[in-house]
Amino acid sequence: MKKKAPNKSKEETAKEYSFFADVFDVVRLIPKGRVTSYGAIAAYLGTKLSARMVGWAMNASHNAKPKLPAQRVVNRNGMLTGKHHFETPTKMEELLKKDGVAVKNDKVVDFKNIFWDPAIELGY
DNA sequence: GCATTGACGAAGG
DNA sequence: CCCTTCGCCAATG
Repeated sequence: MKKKAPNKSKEETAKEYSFFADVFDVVRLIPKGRVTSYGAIAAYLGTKLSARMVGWAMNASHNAKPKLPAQRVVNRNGMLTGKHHFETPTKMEELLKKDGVAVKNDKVVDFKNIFWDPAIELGY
């Protein structure tokens, strides 16, 4: 595997690429009824200085199968900033409500109460 | 190869 | 207290 694998379509089956794989794994570990933030995941991965990269990774989540519960990942305000990236802008809220998470005005109700920090829950 | 953007976050005015 | 700016890192144009 150290060789250069002459793969023409490198991104065809690119399921692994450090950051994305890690982010996907953490997101999938988010318990139902809980939510986390990009910064929390970033911090857990050690890239807390770049919470944006987590968001970028989520963008690749469209290639992930099955689709990860990205609805459980919101910004540090608890706001559903990524709802516009879903199949439908309302899908995120619906999914969250199905998880038992109340959403009000595009924000997670009692966000800090149901906040799930991987660095803590997983035992940093 | 440089400039812009992006699902964030914290700090400064 | 609200809004603006900077920082971070990677991908895309």
